[in-house]
Amino acid sequence: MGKAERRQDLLRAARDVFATKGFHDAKIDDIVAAASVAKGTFYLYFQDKRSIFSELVDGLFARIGGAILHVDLGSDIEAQVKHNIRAIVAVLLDEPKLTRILLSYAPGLDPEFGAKIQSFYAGVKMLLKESLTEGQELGIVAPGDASVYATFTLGAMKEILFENVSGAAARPREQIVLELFNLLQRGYLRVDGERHSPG
Amino acid sequence: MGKAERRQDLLRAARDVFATKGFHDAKIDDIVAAASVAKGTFYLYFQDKRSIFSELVDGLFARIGGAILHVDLGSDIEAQVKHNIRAIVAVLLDEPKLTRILLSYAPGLDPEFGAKIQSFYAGVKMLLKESLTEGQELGIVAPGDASVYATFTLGAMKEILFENVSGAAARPREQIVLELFNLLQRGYLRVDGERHSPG
Amino acid sequence: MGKAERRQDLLRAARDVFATKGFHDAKIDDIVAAASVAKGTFYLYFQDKRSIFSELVDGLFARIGGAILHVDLGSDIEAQVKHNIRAIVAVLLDEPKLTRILLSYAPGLDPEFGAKIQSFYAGVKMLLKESLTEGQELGIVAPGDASVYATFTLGAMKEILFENVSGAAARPREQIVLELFNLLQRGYLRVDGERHSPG
Amino acid sequence: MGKAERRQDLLRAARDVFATKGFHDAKIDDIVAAASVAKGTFYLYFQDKRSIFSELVDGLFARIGGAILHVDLGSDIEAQVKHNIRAIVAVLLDEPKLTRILLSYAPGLDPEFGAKIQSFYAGVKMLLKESLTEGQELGIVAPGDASVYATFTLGAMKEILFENVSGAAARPREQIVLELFNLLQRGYLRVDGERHSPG
DNA sequence: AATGAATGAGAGTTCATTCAT
DNA sequence: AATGAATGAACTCTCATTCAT
Repeated sequence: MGKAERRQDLLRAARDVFATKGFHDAKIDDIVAAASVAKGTFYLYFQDKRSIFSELVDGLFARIGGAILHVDLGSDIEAQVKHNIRAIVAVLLDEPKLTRILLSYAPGLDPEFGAKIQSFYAGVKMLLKESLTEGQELGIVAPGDASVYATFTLGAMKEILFENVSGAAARPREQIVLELFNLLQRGYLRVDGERHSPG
Repeated sequence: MGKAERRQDLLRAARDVFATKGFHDAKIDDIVAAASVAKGTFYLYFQDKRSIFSELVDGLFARIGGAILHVDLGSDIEAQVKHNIRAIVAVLLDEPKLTRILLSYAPGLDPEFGAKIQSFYAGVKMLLKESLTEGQELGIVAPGDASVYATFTLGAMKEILFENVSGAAARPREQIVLELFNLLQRGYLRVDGERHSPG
Repeated sequence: MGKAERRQDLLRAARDVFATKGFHDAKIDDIVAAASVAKGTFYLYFQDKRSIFSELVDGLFARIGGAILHVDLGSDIEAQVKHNIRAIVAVLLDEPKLTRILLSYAPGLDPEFGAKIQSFYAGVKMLLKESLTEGQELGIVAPGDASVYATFTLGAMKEILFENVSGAAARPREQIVLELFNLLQRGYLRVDGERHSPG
Repeated sequence: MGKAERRQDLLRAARDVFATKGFHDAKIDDIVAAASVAKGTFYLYFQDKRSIFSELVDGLFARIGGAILHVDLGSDIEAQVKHNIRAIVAVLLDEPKLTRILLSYAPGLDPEFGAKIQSFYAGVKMLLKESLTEGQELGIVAPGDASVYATFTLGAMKEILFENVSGAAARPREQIVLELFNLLQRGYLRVDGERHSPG
């Protein structure tokens, strides 16, 4: 058995156990049992419980980062925005268990880990905010507080994806992409179009 | 010292400790120290660590439920929607520590708790969804999947409120209310160049 | 059961177990079993295994330090030197188990602990050396390297005391005192008195 | 690579590691790393960790035993005694690391090992005692308890040699030899003011 | 003969919970 | 009602030793 496969076995096992039980309730015993190795073997491949968890989260972070393309303003913007949404949705829904961990590991619950994940989301928001500010200059994003827009977008996306990976709902990916795009573009409330026209 | 006050002391202490350290890192020792009682006293008022945590979360749930008013279609809808948003925001930001706990305790982390919180959010979504479906019939909500709208709304609200209670941002309540209303009503993307040209 | 007694029970138990098994082979389980308490109780009284060991050694150090009197040169020096030897011997043989630990815990075996004990012996040697240097000025100690004399004295005393506490020999205390005094004063080799007269 | 050399490599490596870290803190990993062999190889040459340690100690024992010459009473006794002291000092200081291990491994620390080392020292003392008893009959050793003299001699020698191998002091070998001889012959205390007045 | 991945018993330590006072 | 000392199950991590290759 190659070292790399063993490592993968353990990562897979840890992913499943973390997704099911959460970090604290996942015991090393659970992970090694799921990987069918002895306890000591775990420590040949990972320094400790925290480090295997970090590695899982980092892996997902990296894939998300790789999936996002910079928007080229010369081409069809709607298509590109949808592409980015679609790419992120694809990465996350291809790894539902990891995603579940990521979305579950809310900052604040456990300061130790929270810091790491919080910084990830902060990074995502920063990226979003910069894109949105740029979009405002080009007239494709409404004037207003870009950081608020970023926050809303992230929250909406997290919530709908969590429903998919948690089993609460199983929406087609394309529906998620389109609905999210529509929210960003048009909202859904249609109250009193006459008195409160935009502009 | 009345029993009720002791209980309140403990709840307050637990709230502070949980908000600061998270559930797992909060020790009974921390809570009783914060409440200035002996360790054994804790168990006179609460069955165990989990139950005091539950009680804190339940209390906040109840307050949120009480804050939401049913929308009366005969009156100014925009005002009523804003009122409801404002009420929820007020309840949560008046109890930032509890809110932090609530928003941090993501479902999925700990299956047992997760179920409880997930059911709460499911309840909120259901309420929202029913309102939105009703709104669709009356033309004040765009056609489409009302449960998706509910999910987005909840996610966006959770995210922006978490920023406030976690210290990441300290936005005025009214800004939060208005921005959220605007998102729901108009979104922010303006990729359809004809209707919303810049300038 | 008073806290102080519990603490004493544990110290006594640890002393016995350390004396019998040595530091590494002494398990917390052994100590708590000897003290008839639960494992967790140990940690109510001592931070960890190392700290109870340190406390035992420190206690003995303190008693030895308290037993030594400064030599008054105006009075009978021989009596005073014997008194000091007698005092040290008494302290150590009154606590044979602790003494065994102290004498067994040779520096170098375990760098972590060795440092502490080594520094103790260094302190003792320094004290001895200073006394000896003073004695040289007053003509009651032969000229020569006082630090070597200090080393010899310490080594001889450690060795003979170790025999007593380890059960290898059970000499009367007063014999130990007198023999040691004689060694320091006259040695025991009587080779060729004519060619190598002192002075 | 011959078997014998491999064995030597491992012994040398173990000697260095034990001397630096002590028995308990020396890991098999440290030893095989120092010997540049794989972990499994260790067990082809030695049964276990304890046995390589024993072998090191035994080797030193043997060399010391070989260095001591029986005193011939017809020749210059002082020279022969000095020769024996010198021989032992030479053996030990030629192998400072092994000596450090030997002197560090105080009996009593680990009952199993303790017995072995204690029996070695007992053997040395017995030898010394016999020589001293013989010396008493010939008038070259003062009357008194020969076993006490043996103990003192061993203790003084161990202590001064330990200072050399532990780095606490680095005295010339000949000084050690002479000082030790002087201690045995004359002691250093001069409390009997008449015969040895200063100046 | 050599390797080094795998093993698993075992250790110290933590902490929610109990209960005699 | 209040206390806080005592409990002991449970957990993470270590490392000497084994054994298939």
